[in-house]
Amino acid sequence: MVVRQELSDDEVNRIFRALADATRRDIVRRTLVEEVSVSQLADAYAMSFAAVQKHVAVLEEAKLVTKQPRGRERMVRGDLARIRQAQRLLDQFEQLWRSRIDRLDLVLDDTH
Amino acid sequence: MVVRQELSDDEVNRIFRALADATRRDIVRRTLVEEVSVSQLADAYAMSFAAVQKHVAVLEEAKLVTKQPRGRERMVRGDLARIRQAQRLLDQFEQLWRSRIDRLDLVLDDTH
DNA sequence: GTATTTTACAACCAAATGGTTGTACGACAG
DNA sequence: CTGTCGTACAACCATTTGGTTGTAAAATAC
Repeated sequence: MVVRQELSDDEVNRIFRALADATRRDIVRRTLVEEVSVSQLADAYAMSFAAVQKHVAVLEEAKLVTKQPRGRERMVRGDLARIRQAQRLLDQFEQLWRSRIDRLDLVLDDTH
Repeated sequence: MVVRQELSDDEVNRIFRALADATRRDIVRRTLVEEVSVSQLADAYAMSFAAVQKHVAVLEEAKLVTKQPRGRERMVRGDLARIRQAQRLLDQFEQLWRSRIDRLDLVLDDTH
């Protein structure tokens, strides 16, 4: 079961947008280590419960975390697969850069 | 000359924020391959010159591109080092996740 | 010289973002 | 049954974002 790559621009936007906030990055870190409820997360930050709830929602829309009910709580879990997809996106930039070097080498080394 | 890691939250915010826009990602791709002037970039997109200029400014503040004058033009060049720093940030998430697994293994394998 | 290109930057605008408070409701405890 | 806990969601607000147009100035072209 291979994970389908091919993210839309909009999905990629959401992923990086979600990562562009220190609180949200911290939530990802915590939830990658262990499942945490939204209220547990809320206790960790100097902002309202609703604010934390919104951050979790942004991460959920980016699919960087998933939420599953446990009793009255919602357990949040970080999704490593999505992080890896983001890494692959950055790899593509690197590959592109490498291709430039290859082309330069081609011109310089060419013995026509 | 080692590149100093240790990015502030604000710097990291800027990097991911800058990458959270399809036009800006495209600018990074183009300028990683070759130096491109701001006006050349502007020709590539269905938006005003000023809008493209702003996108370049966002990328520049994130240090994902650098600009250097050449005559009346400003040549934009993608900075691969910054991309790699972003990759390292994502790696840290992965390491964190891995540490969880290690701890789980520790508990399970423990022969006390 | 004058005209054109390329950039810089200000002012403006609508929409999105990141926060707040308040209300409501299901799940659990006493 | 009643009260508390955890969540959902709406309404509101200030700031940021992503776009626009307009004006000005420096570098090049004619």
